[in-house]
Amino acid sequence: MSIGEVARELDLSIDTLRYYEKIGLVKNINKINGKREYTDENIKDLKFILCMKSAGLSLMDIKKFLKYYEEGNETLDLRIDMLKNQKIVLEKEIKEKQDTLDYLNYKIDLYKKRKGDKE
Amino acid sequence: MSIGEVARELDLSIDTLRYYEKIGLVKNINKINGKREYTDENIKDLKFILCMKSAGLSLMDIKKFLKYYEEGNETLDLRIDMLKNQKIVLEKEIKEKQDTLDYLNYKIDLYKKRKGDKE
DNA sequence: TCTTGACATGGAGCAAGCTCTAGGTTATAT
DNA sequence: ATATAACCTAGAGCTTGCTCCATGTCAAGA
Repeated sequence: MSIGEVARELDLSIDTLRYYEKIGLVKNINKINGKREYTDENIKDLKFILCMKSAGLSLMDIKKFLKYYEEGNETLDLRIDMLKNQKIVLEKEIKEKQDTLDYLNYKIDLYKKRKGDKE
Repeated sequence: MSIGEVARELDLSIDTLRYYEKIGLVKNINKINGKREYTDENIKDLKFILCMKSAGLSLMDIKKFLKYYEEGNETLDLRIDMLKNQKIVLEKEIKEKQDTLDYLNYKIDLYKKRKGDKE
């Protein structure tokens, strides 16, 4: 798959894909005639990166995460722990966002009520 | 309240407090002998700003919101719209994080199953 | 053959949100 | 009287995560 195809598929810019490679976030991308050819494995890695990104991790944190992943080759337990830790982080973030959402709802209600009073 | 006290109280840096003032986000801060003296009103404003920030609004959006606030009741609808838009953003983020959480659970299950096979 | 389009590179530029620096003032404690 | 701490200003610098630019290569179609 060419870089343009991947960009379209994953809804990223070509520049972003090259940037991710430049900072060492995505690795092992083959080049044919100097042009990048993304394998299914590369795509899988990218999807994982996007997933982690949507969880609110910085690119550097994702990179660290992937490094641990590589290092954890022998032990499934380590990987399970990492995923579980990530799960805890995510759950905390979801809760925080939910709280903020509640606050917004409260504020919106307040405004609406006030609007009603004035009418 | 001095700037240092406010910084400690709200867990912000002194530089951040001055920065917020510089960009016009916080206003009406008195100076005694050239030194800032924050009133309860100033603190209230700052707390509100932090609240909006935690809802994911940019500083410029918060500034816009406060401007509407100053303009009074005519802008109630505009403010409600802003909050509602932010609500949509937040809801989308929560959904994304929930999806990621599901993915992590799936991954963890996968690893556990594999571990079970080996044992 | 010439043009077009998709790719390549290195490096600059950008927006947000701080953070730090240099140099100066002021209040208080010793 | 002087040292220290907490403040002041203007403005430069930093980090993240892209995004854009200039310039160049390469394969395929008219």
